[in-house]
Amino acid sequence: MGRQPCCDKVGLKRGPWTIEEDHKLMNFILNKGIQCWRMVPKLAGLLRCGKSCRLRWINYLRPDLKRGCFTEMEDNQIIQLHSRLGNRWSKIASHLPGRTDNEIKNHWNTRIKKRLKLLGLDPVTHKPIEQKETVKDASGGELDECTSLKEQDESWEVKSQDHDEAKSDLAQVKDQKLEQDEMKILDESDLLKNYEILCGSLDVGSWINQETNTSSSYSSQESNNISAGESHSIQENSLRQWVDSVDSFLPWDSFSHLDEDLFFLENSQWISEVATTD
DNA sequence: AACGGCTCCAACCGCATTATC
DNA sequence: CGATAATGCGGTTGGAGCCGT
Repeated sequence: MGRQPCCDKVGLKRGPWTIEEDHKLMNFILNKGIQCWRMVPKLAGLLRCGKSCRLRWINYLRPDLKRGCFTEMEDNQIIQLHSRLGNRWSKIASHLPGRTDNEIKNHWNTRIKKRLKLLGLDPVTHKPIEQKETVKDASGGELDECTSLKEQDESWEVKSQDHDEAKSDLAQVKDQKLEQDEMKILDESDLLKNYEILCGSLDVGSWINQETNTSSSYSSQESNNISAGESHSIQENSLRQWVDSVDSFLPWDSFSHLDEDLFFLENSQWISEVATTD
């Protein structure tokens, strides 16, 4: 006897989510929290399965998501992590604040993989592709793809020489710590940090401050001083107001201009991570 | 302008893992 | 401790949009 499907698919909606559905789901989660994904669609009045709701929340609606292009630093991080962890996208994502496993997976499959091939590296093993395959690539069907990518990846290629040298060192340095679960805790606080910056840049921090009477409601330092329940409650209230305040049709891409700020933040984070390992 | 091929990414599917009874 | 339910995860797909012809 096989497993039962996760949900009764009869009468359930599939495909892209509408803004109305997004609002329903977001409002429900911010009001009630997530107790049981299976019950979420029923209680939120959505004709979706719980799995779909979970995915939508995790990959798109979560307020702490960083959207927009991946920075080169992030690319490098992904490559490093992938060389160590393989296709364990969720593990990789846990080291990249604001990025989802799905997003990283897509990014890997659509961009990084090609770039590694272009650089003569096997995306699976991260080792140089054998000469035979390289020749084939150079003369075969993938030549066009490489050629078309060549221009846009030139800088990447040049930098990769330095990157390759640094790669082994960094890989060694990060070897042990990647396996440590404490990293998750650090990353979670980074998520909150990023979100705080996000709010600050959007000037929505002011109303958060008004609400919580603190300018660091989302900092890890502050959250250490309050119970998990209180923290959760404060976050929910603030997030709820944030969502309410954002225009329904405001595209999330509007946040992309913040990438630069977050890039610097992550640079320093990455460097400090490596430094603390030493 | 129309068409076809390609890219990218949101969403789905099914298996694995974890939690609960 | 086994059975079942719930959740998590990674592979895959569908389709919208882009681009070249």
